[in-house]
Amino acid sequence: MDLPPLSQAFVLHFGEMGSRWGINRTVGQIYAVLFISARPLTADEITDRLGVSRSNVSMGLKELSSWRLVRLSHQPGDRRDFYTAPEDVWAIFKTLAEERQRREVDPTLSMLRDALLETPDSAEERHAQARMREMHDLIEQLTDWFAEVRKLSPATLEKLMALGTTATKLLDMKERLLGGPAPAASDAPASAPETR
Amino acid sequence: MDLPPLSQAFVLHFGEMGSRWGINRTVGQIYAVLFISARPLTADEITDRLGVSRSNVSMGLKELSSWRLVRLSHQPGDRRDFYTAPEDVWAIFKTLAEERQRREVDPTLSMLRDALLETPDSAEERHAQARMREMHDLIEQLTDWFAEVRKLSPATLEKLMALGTTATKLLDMKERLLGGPAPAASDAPASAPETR
DNA sequence: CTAATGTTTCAGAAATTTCTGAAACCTGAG
DNA sequence: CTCAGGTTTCAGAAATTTCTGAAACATTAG
Repeated sequence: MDLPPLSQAFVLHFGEMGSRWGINRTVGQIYAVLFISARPLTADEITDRLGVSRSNVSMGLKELSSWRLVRLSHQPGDRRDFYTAPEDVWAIFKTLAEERQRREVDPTLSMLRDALLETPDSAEERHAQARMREMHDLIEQLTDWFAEVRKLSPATLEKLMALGTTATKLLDMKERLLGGPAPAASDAPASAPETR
Repeated sequence: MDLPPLSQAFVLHFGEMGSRWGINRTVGQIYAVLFISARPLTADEITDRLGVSRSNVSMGLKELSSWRLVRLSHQPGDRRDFYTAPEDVWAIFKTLAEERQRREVDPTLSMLRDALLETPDSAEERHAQARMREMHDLIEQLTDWFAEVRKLSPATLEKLMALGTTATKLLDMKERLLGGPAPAASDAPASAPETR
């Protein structure tokens, strides 16, 4: 691996993390190299920096493209492909979440729905089905919520998150304003609100 | 594998998903079996249902314990250990997120902080460091936010999520009420969504 | 203490995943 | 058409991860 020390630590860590999240080490490293690079890189440059085989890099880039995590660009008078990681870290995070949703969460929801349509043929199976329903409902709720959140701009999102626990206060506020039911039992640590 | 069809589909799917998220297949399956079981199970019962070796189950249960995803219980006059998956799916989700935070996110943050303390010795390295700062800040923000959210009860959480995009409206409301700056550029749907 | 019952550990076997080099493939310039 | 420069594919090698059976290790009832 041929990288300055600071970068090297980052790249190695990322490879490690990747493999813990079901992404292969090299793919993680390729992404890390692109992420910290000041300019688009060719596959060969990545190969040199990481010290792995050219074909491995080619596969990795293909994988990353399928995740929409790298962009392809060209330079005038150069036939080679140049790769970049998107600038905006929020966008990267969102893309990742979207792809995982599509590839893993959606199929899971679909499997659960199928299971819920079956008629259980024993007490055991009936209970199993009830549990699956709980899981289905939770996942669906998270999914819907996340779909909403995705529509917000990074800026708005940051503000919302900055609200932190204040959110609970807003919830109360809304309920009062809209004449909803009595405020829920407070479970945010009773403390000063707007200090942030 | 010796399971009724409905359960079997669930268990297999879970094993599969587990392996995509860096959790080994058997561990995923063990968890699935416990999750849908109507009562606590012994390691031997799990072994029978999954048709894997006893020692494999033992390892898997140990792994799950270290993730705080299973509870141990006993029955009067029985020396064997009985295992259960917690009831509350929200609690399960939270535990999972907490453990992943502790095992993967915290170390990443720490690595990034270290890198940010170094003095870059080239333009390249300086840029790399700037990118690392961006990533650090995003992760930290998400982390803080999540820490806040964790403090809320499932009930409150559900209400908050149910608000969905309404949250943006609340944000505007808050800004008006507190005399904050002019509302941010609206990015809630109604108009052109994402570039896809 | 000993036997009975149960759990954990661990070294090697088996399976899976990742990586490589060589060959096939593509594309545009001459 | 042919060549140069580049990319992708793929079968097998290498590495890693998972799984197993046997042995070691607990714990407690008698």
